[in-house]
Amino acid sequence: MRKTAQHRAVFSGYLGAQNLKMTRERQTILDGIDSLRGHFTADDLHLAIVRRKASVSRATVYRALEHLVASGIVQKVYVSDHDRGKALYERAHGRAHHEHMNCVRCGRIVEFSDEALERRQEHLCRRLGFKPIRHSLRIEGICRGCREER
Amino acid sequence: MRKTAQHRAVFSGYLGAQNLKMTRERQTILDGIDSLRGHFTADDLHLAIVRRKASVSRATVYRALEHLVASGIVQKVYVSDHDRGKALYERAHGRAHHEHMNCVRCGRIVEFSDEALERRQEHLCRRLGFKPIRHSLRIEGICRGCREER
DNA sequence: ATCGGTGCAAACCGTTTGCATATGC
DNA sequence: GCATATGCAAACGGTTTGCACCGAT
Repeated sequence: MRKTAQHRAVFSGYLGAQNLKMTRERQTILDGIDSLRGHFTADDLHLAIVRRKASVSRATVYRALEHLVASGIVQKVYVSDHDRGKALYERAHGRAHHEHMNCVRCGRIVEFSDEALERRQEHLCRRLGFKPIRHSLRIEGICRGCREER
Repeated sequence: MRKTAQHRAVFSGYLGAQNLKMTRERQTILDGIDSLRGHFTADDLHLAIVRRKASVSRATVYRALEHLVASGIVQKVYVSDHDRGKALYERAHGRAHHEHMNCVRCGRIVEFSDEALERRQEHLCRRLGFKPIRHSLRIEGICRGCREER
């Protein structure tokens, strides 16, 4: 099953369960998301859609993004203030969980994940009686490339 | 030395080094910060100042906040979308580093810190050639209180 | 005296929303 | 057919900024 089709199935399922409708616009937005790599803003998404000669209003993109987050297809991501004021998203469905390192010099984002880190967090949550749902770790610093430059 | 005086010294030092001036307004804002507990928005701070019968414009508060972050006296904090759209700050100078758990039910924020977690992050950074400057971990979930309620 | 700081009000800009119309189911 | 979606443009709201005046060094 292709990734696009997977997303469509997940989203349709979510929409149906909420008595919401799978419209042409929502399909278009879903396709737009599949055409993007890495992190994107609502406007990046809108632009990608327009470039593909499809047509959906910004308002609809914003409204769809809400449902896309709720359905787990995309997630908001909190990396740096580089894109000041704009919310950043990334695909989530079908991707492994990961954290972000963010280079404050060049803005590059390095994704990583670590079992031990996850386990330790779970341990800490258990100890504090906190039931974790999701988490995000952001490390800001200087990436390898920028360090070697000097 | 009292906490307030410490902040003043740090801020003055920072300002001087940048050829900036320590004004009455900046003193007032510093005092306002010392009067606050926990996380606050720019407006919380402005309100706290006004309540103390001092007077500084919002614009000046925003402008000062920039320098306060740069000087390490306060830091931006990324917890939940509860305060949608507003930036959150917390005192940083003189406080131990910590992470946040955020209850999605009641909004409560639990602060914690863990040596092992820090070490593991450093290890991962080293492995990836990334030089860490700062980091923040946010865990969203259900806090003990909310779990026991049901 | 000079350069930065402040207050005010307007501008900014990402996001949200009211409303009239259109469309899944 | 009815409830939900969409597009448009206006509203929102936190933050930033231009400008004229003020004040620290």
